[in-house]
Amino acid sequence: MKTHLTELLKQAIDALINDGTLTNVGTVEIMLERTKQREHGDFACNLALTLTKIAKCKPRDLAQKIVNALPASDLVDKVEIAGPGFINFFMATSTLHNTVQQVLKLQQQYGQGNHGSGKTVHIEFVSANPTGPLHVGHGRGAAYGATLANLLEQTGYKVHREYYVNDAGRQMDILAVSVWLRYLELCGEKLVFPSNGYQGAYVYDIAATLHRENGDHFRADAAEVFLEISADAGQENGDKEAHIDGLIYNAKKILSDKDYRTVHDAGLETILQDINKDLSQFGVRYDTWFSERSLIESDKINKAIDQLQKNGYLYKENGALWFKSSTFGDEKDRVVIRENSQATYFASDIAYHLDKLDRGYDQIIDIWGADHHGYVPRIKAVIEAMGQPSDKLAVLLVQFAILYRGGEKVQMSTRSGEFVTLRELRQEVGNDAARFFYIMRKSEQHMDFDLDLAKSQSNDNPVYYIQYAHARICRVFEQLKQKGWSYDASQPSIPLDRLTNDHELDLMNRLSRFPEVIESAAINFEPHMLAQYLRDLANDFHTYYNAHTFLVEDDNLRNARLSLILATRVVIANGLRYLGVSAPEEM
RNA sequence: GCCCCGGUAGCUCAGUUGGAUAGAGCAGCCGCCUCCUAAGCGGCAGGUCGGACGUUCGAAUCGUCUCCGGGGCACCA
Repeated sequence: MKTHLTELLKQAIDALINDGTLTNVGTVEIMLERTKQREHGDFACNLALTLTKIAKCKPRDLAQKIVNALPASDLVDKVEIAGPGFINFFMATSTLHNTVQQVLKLQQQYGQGNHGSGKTVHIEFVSANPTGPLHVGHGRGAAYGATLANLLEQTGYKVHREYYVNDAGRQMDILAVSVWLRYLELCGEKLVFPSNGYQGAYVYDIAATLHRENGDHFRADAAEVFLEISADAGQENGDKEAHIDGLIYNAKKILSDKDYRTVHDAGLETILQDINKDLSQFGVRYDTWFSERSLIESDKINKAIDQLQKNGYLYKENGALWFKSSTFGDEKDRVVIRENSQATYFASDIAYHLDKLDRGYDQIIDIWGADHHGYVPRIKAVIEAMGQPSDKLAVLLVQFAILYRGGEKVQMSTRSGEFVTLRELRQEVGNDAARFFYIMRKSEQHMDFDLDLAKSQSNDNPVYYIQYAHARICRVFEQLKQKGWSYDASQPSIPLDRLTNDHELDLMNRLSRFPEVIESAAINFEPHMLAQYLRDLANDFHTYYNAHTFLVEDDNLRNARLSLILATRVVIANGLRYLGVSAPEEM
């Protein structure tokens, strides 16, 4: 529809250029927008206003000239000039009937577009360290990433969903030691658990499994484990970081490489499986789980560093190897290899992003928590240093969600292990409400997550409001059967021109916007627009439902109305599916 | 100190990338079930778009300054 009008306008402009009315206009970008008010028609164009300077002509006069040059079209009912010089298009009602037919014909495919034209997108999201269960902060990134991926797919992109697993590095070592120490306790060793270890109950479970399957095989003397280790926090001259590092060092010394790896991987694999299960129950699935350790084992970190070296962006200083990220706008250069010859976490990220580039995607999307925003310039710098345009990578930041229960903020702190897990949230409010609430707000917006509202089965709750519209439509078709009538959507003889009242026009109009909303939400990375749209659509439907009876005696009118609400049902179901929310047939 | 995000109705938030009279939902007030689910619908009221200046036909939207809230500024991960 939009493209059709754009084409008409383009022809009109060309005609005006040819007859000399317009000169020196260069390339004209035609912008069309949906109107807010019915008196302004369906689409409005501000072309005459933007061209007024170049044309040296009053906007309204110019608008008139454009309108005069406009080719005729069956789809356009009338064109008006309004306000300062807007050109308003009133579409023929037949275009709305067309929409209903399109929806019923395309079904699940209605809403799909081809903006992406097969371009490939890599989208990485959540990627939480596998050191414990996901918490509610990860949930927002999960819902956002999964929904965005769905939307991009509908818009014609080939999407690859990936979880980056930080299965190497110090945090994992801390987990391994935590598991081992709990295991030693089970063997009967007496020890004081380090304050910086992972305190959560899940660590006991992993240790217990390890003990059940291996007996005392990994047992060591507690005194030996804590030999020559600096004091923990809380003690005199205590330092929790040095304390835990000493424990890691001793663990690696006491256990063979193979045994250490077994303990390490017991923790890793158990938690990763748990995360995987949690996410998949949340309706979030991945194409690949990319291991950081695989980067090390395949020597890709060194290769990536060599690449930067070759491109001339590395230098040595104070014994460390630095990346010149400041030449690409970062506020300072960053260390890649530390003085102690260990690679930094950043080195892994360089290798990981080079790997993404090498895999040849047209677009790379990283979704991070907003607390990592300071990290963006250096990763963008990596992309540029590898010779690619920095906008090939889009880093999308998701702000935290603050939970409220009974009007009170729910306090959380990671340190004490007192955080609400995603699983607990899902159990409390349900998957549907959780998915919807997470993406209801713009992702960069700080969000208040009202647990009581998400749980409430009332008209206050937007999820139920939308689902209820879907269920109501399903019930109408049940009623239809009970009344002994039937309806066949494939009947070509259904006279949609019987749909004439304002509620019907509004609803059809709303349905016709769906593909635009999907595309816009996808390419702007703003899935909340879809949530907003579905609420509006549900509202249009509920209003219609209250104002008119669908199951009327008049066969033609009844069938026309049933076609319309069936189309509405399809669109609601499609929208909810992209959001990962179910569309119940009854409630 | 520097950087990022936000500030819109009492509350939670939209605002189609600079357009026409700034919109929803809650909360408040008034109405609507003999009728396809009232988990619904209609109406009323509610605003100095944090503030100031600027850019132009036109600003909640863009720029500069400023105030308030949140976050970030490692040879940590």
